[in-house]
Amino acid sequence: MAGPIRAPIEIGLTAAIVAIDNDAPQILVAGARSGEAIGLPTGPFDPLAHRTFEIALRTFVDQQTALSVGYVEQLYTFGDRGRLTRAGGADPHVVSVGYLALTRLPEDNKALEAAGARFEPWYRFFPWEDWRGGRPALLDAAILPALGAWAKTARREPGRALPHRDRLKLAFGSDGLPWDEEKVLERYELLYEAGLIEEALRDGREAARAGGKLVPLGEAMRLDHRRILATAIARLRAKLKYRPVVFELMAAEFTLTELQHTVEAISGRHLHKQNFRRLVEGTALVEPTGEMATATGGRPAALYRFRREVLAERPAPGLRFGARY
Amino acid sequence: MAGPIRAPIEIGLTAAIVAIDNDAPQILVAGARSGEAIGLPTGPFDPLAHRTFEIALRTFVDQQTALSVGYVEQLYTFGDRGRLTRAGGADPHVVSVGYLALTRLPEDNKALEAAGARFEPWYRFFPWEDWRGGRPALLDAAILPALGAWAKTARREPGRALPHRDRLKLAFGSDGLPWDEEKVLERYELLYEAGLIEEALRDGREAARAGGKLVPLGEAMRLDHRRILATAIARLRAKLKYRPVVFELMAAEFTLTELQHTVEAISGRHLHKQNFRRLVEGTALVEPTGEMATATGGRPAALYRFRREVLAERPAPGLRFGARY
DNA sequence: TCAAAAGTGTTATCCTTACACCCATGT
DNA sequence: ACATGGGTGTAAGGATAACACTTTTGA
Repeated sequence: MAGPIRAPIEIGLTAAIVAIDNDAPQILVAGARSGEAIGLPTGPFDPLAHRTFEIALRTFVDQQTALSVGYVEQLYTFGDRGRLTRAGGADPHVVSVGYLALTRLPEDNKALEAAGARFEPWYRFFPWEDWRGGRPALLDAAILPALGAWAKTARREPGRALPHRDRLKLAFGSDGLPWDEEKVLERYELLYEAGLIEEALRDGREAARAGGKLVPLGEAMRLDHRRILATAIARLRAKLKYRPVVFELMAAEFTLTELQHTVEAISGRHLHKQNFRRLVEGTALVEPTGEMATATGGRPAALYRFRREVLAERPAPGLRFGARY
Repeated sequence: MAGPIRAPIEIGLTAAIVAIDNDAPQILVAGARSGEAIGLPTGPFDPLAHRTFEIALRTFVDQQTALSVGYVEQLYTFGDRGRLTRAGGADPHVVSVGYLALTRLPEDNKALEAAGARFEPWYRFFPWEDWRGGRPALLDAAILPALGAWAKTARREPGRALPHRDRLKLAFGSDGLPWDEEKVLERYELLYEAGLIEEALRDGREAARAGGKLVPLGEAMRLDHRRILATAIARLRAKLKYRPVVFELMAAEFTLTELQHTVEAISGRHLHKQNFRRLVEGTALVEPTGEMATATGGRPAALYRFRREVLAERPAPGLRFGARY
């Protein structure tokens, strides 16, 4: 059973901890003290100290950030060599298990700051994912031309079902295909493979310099943390539609417009007001508290609260907002 | 960066390799030479030998079974202590990364047998998941009474959103709720927690002996392999509906009835013939070859092939068969 | 009185579900 | 001829997408 000698392995638990600040989805970043790149909070997994991954994760997040996360979900386990270890490094191989966690912004940031952590708007890392103000200019100005040029020149990888050109079409919705806000990871991976983002160059890929200077595409992160964040955003955007996870991000009482803005912030899309209201009320996910919100520049809005009971009543209670609106 | 001494960790890649034999979904099992329990094929991950998990997985599957798997997808990473190591064992802690792989049955089984592996119908391990012949009698005869008794007596676990009673209702569809064929893992976990299956007793849980003798509920597997298989079935059942993965299990040419039987075998449900045909043709997933199948006891059926092009044409081409039919 | 946001009502369209029926082959 | 499975048409109901309009506040 002993087998040959293998490289030592460490398991790192990496958390994408999400909160909402009005209209901006926020992600907790850590270790940005000196000039080094920003990263997600990470902790090692020690099987002797913790019975399960999730317990270990909750413990180290609590210790490092004094945040209490509610919803926690495993995303994916990343083991690629080259994306984690620096080139030539002979350190123990680190496998990172990515997690998505949802929480609310803390009252004050002292505990966070003491731990060297803070919340950052997630669209700083993915500016092309925010379509609330219309189609991001960055797409046509920089991303699509560069990716298009790469798709023409780069040779097709073996084992891939589709050629670059088609993957691009599906992920970014050109040629009449719709933009699918859930394909966050596919888009990031294409940009990585094309050598258009900092992480790819750092990992030793060739810089793509097709037709002009290299525009930085979003802020980079340490190791493969931006990939984990992309996975987290994609999963959260998908999950919204079939599980009532938004409410983990909301205050106990909220207006329907606040709820809509939160959903829009996460999905990066504009939603149709009237239909959204009908949708929410139709699912029986919320109930009015009877109170009114002191208006923020208009007619006062009715306050609602999440009906926890639906969890036991309905099989799949999400906000199934559709493709168009 | 050195930190305290931690227990050594090994990463095991565990594969749920699925194929279809007429109407029976089959799972590849290994290591059933002596009288010991059946298990899924597993290989250790050595970061020095393989660049990614998936490459490592394909390599060891190829070596151990001489099977070429097509579609491969990571499922989940299981790290629970107690489900993997034998009680009191001080061996290196094993974390298992579960994978789902799809393939076709090999022409002859010599290579498989030489490796001590073979295909087994997966409903031997989950008899309550096959509803094609109507509601399985096992549910009302053994499972639901025992689970109901457990839900009454067992104390609620902290950190759980729902009490046992409601989890049971949702997972098994009592009280007018529909049976959801995708909740395979939830059902397995409830049976495990209730101490109704062999694995739970082996891990040191108390046997539940409410109201009669303990009926064995499906065949047990080594370690936590039945949990990984439950995850694989659940994922495959869900994925059928939004990705064209069935075709990885089909021959190059097939009749629509064969396709329907395959979908039914996986989902464990009976589907409505006419609507299924319309559904399939509507998605443009298949095209007629022009050939006819030599009839198997009735009118000859038209043969179809999978249109690979749809992958590049449509965003989400699955077989979205609905809730009822 | 006007801007801004909350909230209501109604219609056209498409997809899902369900049912009824006809067709081609082997025995 | 009849049993068996293959294959087609079409109507009812519900969900979605889109439209236009009224109400209540603060400045």
